[in-house]
Amino acid sequence: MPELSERWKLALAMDRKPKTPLRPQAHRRPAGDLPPDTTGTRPSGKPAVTIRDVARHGGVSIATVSRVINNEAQGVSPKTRARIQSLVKELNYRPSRIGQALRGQATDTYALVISNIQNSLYAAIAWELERRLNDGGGVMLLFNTNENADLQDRCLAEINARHVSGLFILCAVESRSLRQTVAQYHTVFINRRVTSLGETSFVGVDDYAAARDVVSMIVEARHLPLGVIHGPLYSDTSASRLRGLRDALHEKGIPLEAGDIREADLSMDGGYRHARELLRQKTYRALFCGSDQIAYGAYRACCERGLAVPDDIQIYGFDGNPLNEWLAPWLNTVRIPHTSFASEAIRQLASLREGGVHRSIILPYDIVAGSMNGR
Amino acid sequence: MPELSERWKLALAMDRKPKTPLRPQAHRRPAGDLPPDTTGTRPSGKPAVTIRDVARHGGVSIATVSRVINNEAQGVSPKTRARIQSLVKELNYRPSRIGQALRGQATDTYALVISNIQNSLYAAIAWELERRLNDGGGVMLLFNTNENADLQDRCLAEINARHVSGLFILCAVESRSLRQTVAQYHTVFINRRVTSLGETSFVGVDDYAAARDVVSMIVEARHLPLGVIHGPLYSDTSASRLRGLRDALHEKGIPLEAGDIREADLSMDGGYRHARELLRQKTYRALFCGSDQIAYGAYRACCERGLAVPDDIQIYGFDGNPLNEWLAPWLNTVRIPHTSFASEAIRQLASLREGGVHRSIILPYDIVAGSMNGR
DNA sequence: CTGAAAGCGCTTACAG
DNA sequence: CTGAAAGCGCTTACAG
Repeated sequence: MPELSERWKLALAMDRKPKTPLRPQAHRRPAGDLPPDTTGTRPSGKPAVTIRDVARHGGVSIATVSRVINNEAQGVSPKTRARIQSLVKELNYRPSRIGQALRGQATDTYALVISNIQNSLYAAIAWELERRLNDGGGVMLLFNTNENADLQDRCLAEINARHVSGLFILCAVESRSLRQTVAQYHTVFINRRVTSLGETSFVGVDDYAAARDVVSMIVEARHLPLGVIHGPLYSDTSASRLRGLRDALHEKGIPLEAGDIREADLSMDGGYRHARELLRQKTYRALFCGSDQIAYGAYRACCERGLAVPDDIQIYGFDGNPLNEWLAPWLNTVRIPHTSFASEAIRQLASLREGGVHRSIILPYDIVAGSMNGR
Repeated sequence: MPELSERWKLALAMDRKPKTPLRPQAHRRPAGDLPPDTTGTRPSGKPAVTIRDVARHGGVSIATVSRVINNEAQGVSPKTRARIQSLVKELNYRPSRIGQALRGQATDTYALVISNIQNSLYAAIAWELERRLNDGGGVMLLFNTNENADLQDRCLAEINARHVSGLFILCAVESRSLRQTVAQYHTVFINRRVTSLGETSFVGVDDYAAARDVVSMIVEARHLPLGVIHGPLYSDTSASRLRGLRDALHEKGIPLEAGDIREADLSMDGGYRHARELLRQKTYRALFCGSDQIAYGAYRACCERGLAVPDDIQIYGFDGNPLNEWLAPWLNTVRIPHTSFASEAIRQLASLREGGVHRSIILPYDIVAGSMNGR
């Protein structure tokens, strides 16, 4: 033990840290090869300057440096504080999040698990979340499940191995380790709830009511007969939209045959294939699609069949994809407030971190009627 | 010192870790309030089970557990190994990346800095990167710069505070701390190089040649006169595309007046506004756009003016956005191989980590002619 | 084959 | 106001 102290003193005198005898990954490098940092600028992935460096240059203890960088109100004289602060700037010191995390602090690292980043609506929500987290000094880990339970479990496992400060799941699927992860991390579900989980934090719209509104719109405009391509029923969101549609049609006495309804996955290709089938069997005046992505696929099927949208056939989507006004002005849709989704999700996560309770935050939606392409 | 040992022995005997006397964040919780983990399942953000728990239950040292989970070939008897392995499964133990990172190991955490996630081409590349990194057991931190140097610096600062194993920058801008970050972390630039940085790793296409090919296509089809809306010239990619265009037109003796050229930012709105201006002043037969996003905006401007695309006016884009075949079949574009972008970028990063040298990887592109919307 | 120990970069209760 | 020390979860050279 005294020997160590000696080494330390010596090291400090030399203004050098004593090198730990460990040489990580040394086995990967054949003996005789160049040592790892011969160039002096070899990318190391490690912070160049540590709290110890700042302390040494400032002639104070690391405790004092820590107090300064954490802006502790007390415990540091104004003079010392100012000196260390300028030293931090000068040395370009940034405290390692890794060290902080291990010490038990918040990492300000958040995870976003997203079912499909190719959906520009989801990308827009991801972007909003990322921007707002950055504004608050946080960062975002992005995971993509592709609507697959095994992939989602793998994402959750990776999240479990890091200390994240919170978790957003944009369109979760049921998966083995979902329950445990949700119990371990503050979690906010976005746009899709997992009902089997019981009480959770959720941000979304009233999909059931929105679907009913769409039906009213369709019926008033007499866009019948109607074909339906809904999303997968494992998604509570898709299921609610379908229920709203069915109930509203039923109440209005409008029949819907089994052949008029098809279930597609949440993709353009899914919408395309099922629309093609539908259009083959009957002349529809409108297609109700469970999402805008599905609607895009349906659009292509209509075009290929020589049907003009919206003159020959109307397409109804769901989501209010930000792309619509540019590339799909013909689309009727339900605009969900994706910007508010992000801000409310972050607000709810902050509330959870402060001990708040789970809440369902149901935001208002808009019905958007498609235009004739601006002409 | 001996006192500590006593505490440890006692603790081990009780099968409990001795609690550190530190109570992080205790000051945030008013005295008399409930203690943090009264519920027993309060989200903690910390791994539930640590290497120490496994060691204790297995009756071995943490060193042995470490050897097992890292699959060290030697140093553990097969019997012990098997026992610990099943214990790891049983306890659902996952080594903390934080602990590993601090110890100097690779984190398998990669950062992707992206200039605009709303661009579906970039989203597609992000998705490919994420998927491939996940396949290799890695995770991806996502950052969005919005083409802004200050925001990019903030992203780089956050990256600096974590030990990332590598960095991808999809469309970098020049910024103060870029050079230092690139020196510190293995970095691969994608789709846009920063020439001032000297030799770097890069994955992209030959934008100059591609632009020349587009000009040939335009001239052969006699889609003239031509209006040009190029991307911002701080982007080397945009600048190369413009140079290719200018040179090719010049060689073919086709004049291009200053009024026919406009610089837009890389957004649909930018394309829209500039196309509107162009269309006001002359009757163009074609618009050359520096990116597909710009082209989408131009499309809207054409529609609003009552011009049919592609019958009245042709639109030429650049990127091969995956959305095109669904929503913009009228678009002529240069398809960059975004899937290969991801795989080559990862391959190059792996090469750098193994001591490889910087390389420019120039991939082939396709010229895609727009269709008449499938009709 | 196995374990004790050092140390990665931090924060904070405790003692001066 | 300030510092020494403990410890977060790991890995590995070293010693047995």
